[in-house]
Amino acid sequence: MRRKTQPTVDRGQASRETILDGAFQTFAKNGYRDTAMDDIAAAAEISKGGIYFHFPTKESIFRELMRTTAGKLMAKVETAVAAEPDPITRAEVALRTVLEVFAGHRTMARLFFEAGGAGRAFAAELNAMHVRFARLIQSYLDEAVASGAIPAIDTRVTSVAWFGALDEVVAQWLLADHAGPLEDAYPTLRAILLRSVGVGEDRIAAGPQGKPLDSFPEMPK
Amino acid sequence: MRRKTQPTVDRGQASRETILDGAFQTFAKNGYRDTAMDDIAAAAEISKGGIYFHFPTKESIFRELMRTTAGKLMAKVETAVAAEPDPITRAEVALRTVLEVFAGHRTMARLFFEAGGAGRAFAAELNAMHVRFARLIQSYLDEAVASGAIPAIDTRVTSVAWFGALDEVVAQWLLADHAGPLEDAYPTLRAILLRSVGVGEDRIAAGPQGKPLDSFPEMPK
DNA sequence: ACAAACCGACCGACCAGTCGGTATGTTGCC
DNA sequence: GGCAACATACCGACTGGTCGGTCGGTTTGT
Repeated sequence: MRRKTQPTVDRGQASRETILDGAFQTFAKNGYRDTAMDDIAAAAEISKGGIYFHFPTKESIFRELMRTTAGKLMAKVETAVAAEPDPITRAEVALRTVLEVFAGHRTMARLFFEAGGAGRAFAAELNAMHVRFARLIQSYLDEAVASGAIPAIDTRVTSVAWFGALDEVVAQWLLADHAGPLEDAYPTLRAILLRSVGVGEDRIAAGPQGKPLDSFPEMPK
Repeated sequence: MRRKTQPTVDRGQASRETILDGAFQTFAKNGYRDTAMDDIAAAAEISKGGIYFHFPTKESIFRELMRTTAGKLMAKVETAVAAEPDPITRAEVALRTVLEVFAGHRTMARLFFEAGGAGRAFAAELNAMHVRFARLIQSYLDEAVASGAIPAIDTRVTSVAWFGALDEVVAQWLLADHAGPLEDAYPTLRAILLRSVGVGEDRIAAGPQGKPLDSFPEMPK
């Protein structure tokens, strides 16, 4: 019977999340530097002091946001990919998943791209995320090479280039307000990326593999 | 005999350039937000007031720097490319030129990549540069398609992807301090980019075309 | 004498983070 | 049940520092 902790079932934890939510919105909308703690406080409907009860610094909030958000995305990709045995299909699915998640969550995409505006300290942080994704891509490419599905290439540089291509396409889409659906870019992007690693034209012409992918679910909890 | 202007042969113009130089160094080293006007003043060995005699705002300095620097780069690329008749070779040369210029001018590269850290107002500016380069690439691709050298593809998306790939490779190189020469990435990058638009394996295996390119000249005046 | 160029102390806005406080539980004890 | 004692959660005025930009002035060149 003696439960010392968890009195009101984490009232604190709840508002911690509220703060994170507010910060997410505000950072995504205005970028790191142009977001004042007071803005976050307003968005989260709490006082500045309240925020500092839960987080030591502005930076810590941002970092946590980046970390968890990137984690969710990676998890989503890995889940989607897990079902596919064929390495090339895996790469395709990974690509499409990222595209779709960004397309459905402009806000999230913005958070990642505004992150550059966070100054010196975050360049490394942001970069770490890029590297993380690039490595994920690299792992699929390495599999493909190992299985003989594609010829041996420098997967290190190639994965970086793939990521860059994807990243830039998303960035352009974000900046363009007219903006048709991001998915429109998928067929082209898929084709050139696959071609770039030596996948045969017949396979490319066959169209995307993998199950049709639920058209647009929320982010996983 | 009557020369009204140019008394001391543009003393003003000279220090204007000195300021630009100092600003360039400082911005490149610390990014926009982390550069104070006093820093620029110190770097240019002039007073803050002196700067404000030549420029209305901090932003204006940065903008001018971006514009002229991008212009120089573009000009360099176009010069290098002008001599080549074959559209694919042109694309190759353009790619190599950019890589080489960045490799030889880390500072300049930093300026472009730190630009993101300049906040909302510059996102558009920076993006405009990206678009400018992407269009340059697109023009080469369009030529190649028109000449039948490569199959018809969506050159819009492709050029964006190419630029993104290039951009990311440079960015990774910038962030990595170990850093072997950037040019090491060229063969791989060249191969995957050419492959991505359907250039034949034989042509790719034949190695880079175009004259050997002066190994490393200064930026044009 | 006049203007262009330059100086640097100063102003005002902004903002991350602090701190003394209040309110709302929660627990142990009679 | 009631009541001190303590902890958690939250508040918002305030501080300390930074930094873009200003302004009254001095120097330099013609």
